[in-house]
Amino acid sequence: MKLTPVMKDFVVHWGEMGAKWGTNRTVAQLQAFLYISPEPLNADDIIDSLQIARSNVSSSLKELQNWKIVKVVHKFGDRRDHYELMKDVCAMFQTILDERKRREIDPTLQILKECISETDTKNKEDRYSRERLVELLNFIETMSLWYERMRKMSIDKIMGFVQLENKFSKFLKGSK
Amino acid sequence: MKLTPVMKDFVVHWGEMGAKWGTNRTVAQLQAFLYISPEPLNADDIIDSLQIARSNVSSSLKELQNWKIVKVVHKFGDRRDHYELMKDVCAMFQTILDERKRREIDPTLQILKECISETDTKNKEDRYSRERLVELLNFIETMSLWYERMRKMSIDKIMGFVQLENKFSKFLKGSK
DNA sequence: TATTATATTCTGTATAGACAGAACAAACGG
DNA sequence: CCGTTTGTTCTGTCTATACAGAATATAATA
Repeated sequence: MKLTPVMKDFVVHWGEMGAKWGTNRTVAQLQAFLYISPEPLNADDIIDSLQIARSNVSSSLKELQNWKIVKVVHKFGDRRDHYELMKDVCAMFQTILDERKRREIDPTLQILKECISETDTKNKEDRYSRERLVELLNFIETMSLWYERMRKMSIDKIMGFVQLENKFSKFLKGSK
Repeated sequence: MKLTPVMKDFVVHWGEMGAKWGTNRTVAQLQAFLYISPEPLNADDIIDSLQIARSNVSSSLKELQNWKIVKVVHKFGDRRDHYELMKDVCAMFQTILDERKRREIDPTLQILKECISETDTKNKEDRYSRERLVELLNFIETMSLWYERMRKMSIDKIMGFVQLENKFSKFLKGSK
């Protein structure tokens, strides 16, 4: 399977983007390729199209599965594994965010709490640190809570909300 | 200046966190250190406390300045530069998000638009890609718009809104 | 059971990025 | 001016990660 120029562009750019956000290039390229593929792909499709080694395909797919956005499917009469990216863009991003929260934000909150409880209040420096850590904890907790709320809404509701909020902010301005 | 154990914990963890989000460890550590420092710091303070080379301090500070969250200040009678992290946590995160949007999201939108306009509609594969790219573009554009709206709100309003939305979602459930 | 097809894990190499230390540049004080 | 303080840029080394290819495992068919 040969990529069209447009497909290449997209795959390459998405790969670069992924790298900037902390995932590796190949994984992001694979995600992009699966995203624009009408059918689930097998390892050979990917090897041919993206020109990467089988081992790399295998581990990158595993990574995408760890992120819970790719699953294995099968075609009738074909014993090879086929891989399918979560269809709905919105759901996919939500899944990624959920996962990041679980892996990174939640442990950070944990650490912050530990740091705060371990501050030595007799120590002047620590007292200041404590204040600041509490501030940071509050901020991240609020954002987390906010995200939890938001993530229950569908994209349509969010769209609707963007408009609602727009009116609300105009109202606030008017009342000042 | 010697870091207390709590300070070390925080600095180290924040450094690891930064690495996962695409900035380098030292830069993130420096951010953490500046965050809990009551006073603006000079290069020597940082060299002593974080045990890193002068050159590394210099370039890391430059990086933080590029992200627009650190600025140079001066102390009376001291000709060394002192560095100060943006005080308000919320404003700092907003600044970072703004910058990421500007550097990464906006160009991505640009690329997506280009890809879409260059799709060859005679080509079956490209037709499908086009659909999907449009879907992705819409999603990211909506999220961007949403962010633009949100970012005008202060943290207090968002807090308030989290509660408002909570009521709203209960209302929706009730009406089903 | 042997053979082939498929997928995973292991191992060595290559590469990009981080970083220290040196060299350099600029500003200040004597 | 000349030495000293301070900050930046350059250069080489080290390290972590990405990745290819080989080895291995697993499963299917004959």
